[in-house]
Amino acid sequence: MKMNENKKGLIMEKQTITIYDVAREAAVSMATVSRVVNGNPNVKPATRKKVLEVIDRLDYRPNAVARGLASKKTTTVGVIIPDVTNVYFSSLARGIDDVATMYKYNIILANSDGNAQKEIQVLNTLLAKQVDGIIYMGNKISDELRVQFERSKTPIILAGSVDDKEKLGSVHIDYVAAVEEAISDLINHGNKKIAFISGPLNEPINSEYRLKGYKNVLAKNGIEFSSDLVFETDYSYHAGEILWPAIVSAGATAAFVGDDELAAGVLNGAQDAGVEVPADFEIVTSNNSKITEIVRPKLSSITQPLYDIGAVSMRFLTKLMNKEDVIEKTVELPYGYIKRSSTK
Amino acid sequence: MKMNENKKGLIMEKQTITIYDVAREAAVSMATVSRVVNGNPNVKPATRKKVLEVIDRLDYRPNAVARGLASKKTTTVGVIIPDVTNVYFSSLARGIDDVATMYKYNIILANSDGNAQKEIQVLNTLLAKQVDGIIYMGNKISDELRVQFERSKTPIILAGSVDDKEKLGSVHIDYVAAVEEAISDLINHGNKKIAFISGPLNEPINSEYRLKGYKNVLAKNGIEFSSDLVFETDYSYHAGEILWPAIVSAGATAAFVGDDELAAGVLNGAQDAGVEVPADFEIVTSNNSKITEIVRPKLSSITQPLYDIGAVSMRFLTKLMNKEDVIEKTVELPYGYIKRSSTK
DNA sequence: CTGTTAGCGCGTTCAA
DNA sequence: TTGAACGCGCTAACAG
Repeated sequence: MKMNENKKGLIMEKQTITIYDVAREAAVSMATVSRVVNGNPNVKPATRKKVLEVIDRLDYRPNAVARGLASKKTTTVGVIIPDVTNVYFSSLARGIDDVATMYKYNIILANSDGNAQKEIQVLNTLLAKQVDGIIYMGNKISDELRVQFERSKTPIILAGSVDDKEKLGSVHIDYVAAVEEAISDLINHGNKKIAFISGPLNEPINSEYRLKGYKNVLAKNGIEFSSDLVFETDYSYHAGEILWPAIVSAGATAAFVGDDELAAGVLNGAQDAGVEVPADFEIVTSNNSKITEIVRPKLSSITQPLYDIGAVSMRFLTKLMNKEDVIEKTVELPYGYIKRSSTK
Repeated sequence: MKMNENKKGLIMEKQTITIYDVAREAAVSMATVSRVVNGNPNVKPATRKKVLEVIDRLDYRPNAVARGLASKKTTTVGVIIPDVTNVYFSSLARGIDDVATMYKYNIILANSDGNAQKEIQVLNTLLAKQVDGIIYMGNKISDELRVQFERSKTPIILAGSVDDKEKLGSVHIDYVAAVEEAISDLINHGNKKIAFISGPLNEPINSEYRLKGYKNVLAKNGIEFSSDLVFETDYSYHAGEILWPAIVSAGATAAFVGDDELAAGVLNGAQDAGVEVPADFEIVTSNNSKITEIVRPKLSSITQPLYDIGAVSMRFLTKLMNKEDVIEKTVELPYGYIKRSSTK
């Protein structure tokens, strides 16, 4: 056997074994090799065996790039994520990757910081790389991004994110109802002045969903809405920690918080100021991440099946990539509410 | 202009614009288009301009797959990670991705759960996809994986992980010295019986590095080593939480912990048992992740530049992919120690 | 059941 | 400065 040799008979550097080498060694055509590699049943068991032996002996590994060019499918999907470092998103990502692996896909993960410009940049390189599908995570879809999404023939799913325009396929929970349930708990304990603490209100998830839920329950319970009780800040722990004085002056006796780290900040900020939680002040949060159980008292929280949202998104995407018919454009997963020690 | 039309003159579904379309529209050869796309200077400014206009008008986007096949470079690197959900690793991943983006690379992220079998599986699909390089994160390199690594012509770097065999390029801190410093603090406060709490001791980072550092300081300070004070468990919060009784019976008055979640568990477990931290018991931990500041009292910790470790790893990898000479196979980044309230 | 033949879209000589 | 032609490694008809 002499393969990949140059004129001087020396083994060359890039010793890549191709389907052609296998074909020659097994004394069949490359088409046949391709068939056994792709599990095509139209191959006589004997030849299949022979080919497999050669593949094994030569340690042949099909070149996915060539395959992608020929078949126009790369078996990789692009995942746009604001920040892997954020447990909320990484949980989704984990669900995505597991299901992707299950269906023989790989994911290209790209951080966007929720920055519109980066998102577009990333989308373009993803499309250039011919990904078979895209999963988008983020809290705000810019107009330009929306245009690109709609123009693209590549299937796209939003995971744990909402499209207020309701055009794109997405997987998430019923945020409005979830918030209503969480705040109901607070109201049932007699709280009348409940702070609404969230990230930027220009993000639909905060303004169109959570805040709406907040207003809904208040209305249902005959409590007047006051914008003084609405606190817009960023998602960090520190932002919550320094918020306490403002909460006090607003006269709130409880708070709904849209993010766990933020909630941990509020909790510790209150306690550092000598407040008893939940006796003097109650708190509910939104994502049930690990820190809800690490802080003391443990935080009552809305629960979201984050891993599942990611998993279902990816499953959804496989259907689209497979051109299967999907009935509903948006799938809503069940949420829950877990009562811990930050509420009475 | 009539491109991508079928016999009936209808625009076809897959309206992919190729370099060929651009060439025809600009009345040049595809070679020339290729040149301007790749920034080859040997193009007359006038033609370059003309081509760029057409590219813009047609919204042409070079097919990275075809490019990869022709050039044998995919500008994507594979990243093997135990679990994205773990902040320690996702911080590294973030650093990797940022630098990758900076150098026009994308990353394929694959979770391994630190499972030897999955790691090998993942490595193979990564190689099949012709990634230009690989970054490995994990606590234990199985023999088979090591063989595959060494046989592969694809550059590989370990990020935030150690290779006790010292064969592979890697980026990390001096774990031994860091542990020594952290424990010195404990010893300086008069502690004689210090618990060593870590993840699996079959992981070199725990047995070969951290435990060695532990033994070193003890020896330096004339304290006898006792295996009764060594606690091997897994990395979870819960594992730490239930460990307290065992720690008590061992008579420890302080503890070094190899993982933050684990440390948070130990901390809360102790406090739930009525112990005063740090008055009655001191704790230091290892990774300075966010939770060290969220728990009360806040945890004193070794600090590692996680983001930087990821970033430097990727930078390192770009050099290897670029076949540049690298002096040192392993780069050691500076660690630190931050004193908070879990120590006196 | 198997082989032949075209491309897939682009990079890259080699001439011109 | 430009173009023609070949090949990257593989899939997908189409024959046989």
